[in-house]
Amino acid sequence: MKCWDLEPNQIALVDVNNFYVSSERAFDPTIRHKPVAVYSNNDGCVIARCAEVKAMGVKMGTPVFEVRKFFRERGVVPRSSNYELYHDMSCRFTASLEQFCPDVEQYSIDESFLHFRGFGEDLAAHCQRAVSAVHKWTSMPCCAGIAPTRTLAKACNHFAKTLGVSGGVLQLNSEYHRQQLLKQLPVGEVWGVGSRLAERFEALGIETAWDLSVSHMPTMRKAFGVTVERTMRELQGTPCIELAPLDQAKNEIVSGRMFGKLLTDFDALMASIANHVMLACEKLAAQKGVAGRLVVSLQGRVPGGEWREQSAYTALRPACDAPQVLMKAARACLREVFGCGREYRRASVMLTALEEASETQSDLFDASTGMEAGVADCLAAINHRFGRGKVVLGSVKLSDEWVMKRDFLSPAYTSDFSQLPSARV
DNA sequence: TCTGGGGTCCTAGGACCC
DNA sequence: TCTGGGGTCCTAGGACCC
Repeated sequence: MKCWDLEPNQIALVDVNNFYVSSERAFDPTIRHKPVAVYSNNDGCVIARCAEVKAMGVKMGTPVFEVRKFFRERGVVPRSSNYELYHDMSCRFTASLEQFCPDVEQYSIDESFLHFRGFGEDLAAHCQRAVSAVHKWTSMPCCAGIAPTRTLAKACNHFAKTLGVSGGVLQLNSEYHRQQLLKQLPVGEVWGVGSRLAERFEALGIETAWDLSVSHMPTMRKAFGVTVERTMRELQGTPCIELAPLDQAKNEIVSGRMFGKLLTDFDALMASIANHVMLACEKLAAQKGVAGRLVVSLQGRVPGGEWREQSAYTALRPACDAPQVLMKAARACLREVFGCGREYRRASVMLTALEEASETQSDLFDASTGMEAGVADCLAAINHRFGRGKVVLGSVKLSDEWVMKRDFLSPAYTSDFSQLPSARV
């Protein structure tokens, strides 16, 4: 039997409660005691809810049109996603945690794993101090779960939140405790088990995390693959899931979005795609990479009325990062998939076959002069300073028809001087 | 006319996460 | 009528090689 509090390596998962809602409330005291829901891009569906709205039974991903009237009646305050604000709040959150642990592994915009090796004192008390510091410094409430594996830490965090544990911290402290927790955790709540797997598990009589952890490993491995085996081992207390560092170069870069309204015009589609090419180029430049392939996808309505995605790609030889070249490739792809008179609702640009710029083989017959090199940096710098889309390549017609709908957007409190919150005494 | 087996690489698709 | 976006990992299957 393991004695959990003597485990030399402990992992704490700290995450912000209802992160998007908490970010919105941080700078707007008028909604601090009101029910709040945050919408996805284009105000399409509900992606974040405060506790009150959750209690009303509104599920994650509910289409906005289904709840609009209900929200009005119940006084729920809607907000469009404000990613500039959330990104900034996320940085503040992580910076706060770094005051309490030298090894913070950011996992998503609102959660981080904190690694403690051979921590001598009372770790739960230490994490409670971190939780209250985050609240004090960012005004956002958060919770922590502590255990020897990431999956168990996630489970503890779940209970810290749902049981309203005092101090917001729950540490796994004995084998008996592990069993009790896992028996109360529905299998679908386990980190790594989504709705599909949960359904298949339940058909086999596996209903709780405990059931999963004591299932026959070789059988499960054969039926569900190595990912499920890892999850099982983690539930049993053996760490075996590693995360790729956040700053590691990506294997693929995607920029895509639904339009604010349906588009049928080639130039309007190209304007949206040009925007995605520029965003993708910025990400590519940030990791000093070059792309070997560019894929353009359009989601359009087919005669039956259904939405279907069509893609075309261009191979880039040699692999490159020049916006002009990528833009030309994207235009060629768009010509290939574009159908006259068809309605489109979404476009995306994907860069794949990425390589490090410094390791790229150059083309013996490459006639380029090296002039492209500076263009990407220059465009990125101008757009960074004056706002997205202020400068585009000459071949693209300006159009903002594709711009997304954000009817309930809060101000850029933290990233634009003209929108700083004001206070009267 | 008969025609193996193992390895690698690539791609598409599925499932998951937030 | 109206349902997000960006990423990861794994697997299966096909093409190709010797």
